[in-house]
Amino acid sequence: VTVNITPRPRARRGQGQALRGEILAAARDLLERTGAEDAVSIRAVAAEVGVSTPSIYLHFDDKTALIDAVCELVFAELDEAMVAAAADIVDPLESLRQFGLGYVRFAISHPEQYRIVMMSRGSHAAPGWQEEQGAFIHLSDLVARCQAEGVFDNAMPTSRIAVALWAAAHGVAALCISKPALVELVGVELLAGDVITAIGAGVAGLHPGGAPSCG
Amino acid sequence: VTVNITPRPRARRGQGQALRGEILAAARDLLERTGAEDAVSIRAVAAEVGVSTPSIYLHFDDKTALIDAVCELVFAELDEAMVAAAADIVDPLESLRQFGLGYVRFAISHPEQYRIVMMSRGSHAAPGWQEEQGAFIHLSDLVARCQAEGVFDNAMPTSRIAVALWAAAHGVAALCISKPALVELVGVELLAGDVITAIGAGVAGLHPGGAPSCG
DNA sequence: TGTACATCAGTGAACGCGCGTTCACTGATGTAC
DNA sequence: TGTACATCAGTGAACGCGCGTTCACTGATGTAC
Repeated sequence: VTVNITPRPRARRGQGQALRGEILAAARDLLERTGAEDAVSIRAVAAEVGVSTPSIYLHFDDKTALIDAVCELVFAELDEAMVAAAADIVDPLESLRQFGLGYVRFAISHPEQYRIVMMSRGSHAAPGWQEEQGAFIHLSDLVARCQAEGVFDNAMPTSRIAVALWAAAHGVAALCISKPALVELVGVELLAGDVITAIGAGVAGLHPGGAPSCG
Repeated sequence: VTVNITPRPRARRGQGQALRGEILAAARDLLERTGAEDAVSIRAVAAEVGVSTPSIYLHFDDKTALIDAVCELVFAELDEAMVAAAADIVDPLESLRQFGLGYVRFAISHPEQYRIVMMSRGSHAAPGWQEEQGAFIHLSDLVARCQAEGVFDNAMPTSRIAVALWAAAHGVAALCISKPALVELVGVELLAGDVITAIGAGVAGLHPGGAPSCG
């Protein structure tokens, strides 16, 4: 528990937004530092920022709104990490592989953030998977490239392949977080590599022209 | 809230175990009926059974012990469902497929049970994946059969393949539970079929003798 | 067969806790004149 | 330039709630004699 000797200066007239950003970042950091979703209470976040509890309500309607906003933030960071991992790779299947590995890596290094965004019960961070810009669009683009170059079946809906790939990557990420003992029978890197490679090869093999198949 | 007119009869001398079983089943049912892990509180379980709150402590040390026991129960039920789904199928790869589909089906029809066993933070239901009899052993046996018949690479450790398959199935199950909107872009059955088929084919394709590869 | 007593499954009331949220307020910031 | 006043970001204290857990107890069940 930190005691603030000098009270935090009050924001200028139109500057309420600044505190909003601080609250969001504090919630995300609290999540990371304590490693527990339950630790993100209105009170804890307020204490983290160094502000009184009711102040939070000046910037968020209620707790749900705060958590939703945190999820949006984290989801954007996840997307960013994946896009960076896949950037500048010419081979489309390899690019997809790196995208997936970036996904798993983000999840493992931010387990509680990943948990709240992808594994929690709430309707939090239920982005419009189709319309909105973001992780799913970026994944779909990579899949479409694979289709265009004949690695994946062109006749299959892009979204169908994208969701399958997402599910596989999510399986690795979620298992690493929830059941580390099971994953440690094999090792994280090996497992991630196996699953991502196999699902890519398997999807490619689902049609005659696919890379590792007989066609 | 149910009001019991006739109080529940007290157990005979050595029969304390009976209530223990009732408590466990009540906790599992509460999980299923309310569809929320938080609803499983000591108080709620006691009310469900029709017994006073402190009675729970006669049968379980504390809340953690109760939840652990529920997980053990659910995990056994999951195993049972999978084994039943894969029984009496001669083709080993098809047997594995049905095992995986049974897994996903159980998860989807008991989402909160699955959540608490496979997706919650606690060290709950951290079975000895190797030693203990149970789901992982059964999966490993099927994988070993595939290896013996040349469908999967014999040189690969069985557990390595088994964990990869588990991760893929878990990905489908967990995504269906946490992100139904994403899954509904494709449909549950289609997704489950895609991922399980692709991961099987992909793993088989990882070595020259595998089924759908060029061998 | 009858009675005194030990056992122990189950209870009622209470504890302290942290939570989300509300409310009347304070006091610096900016504006009108 | 000086003063009265409106605005509004942030506060301190309190609310009611359900939680896990503890404690001294009750009273039917079974046993010893």
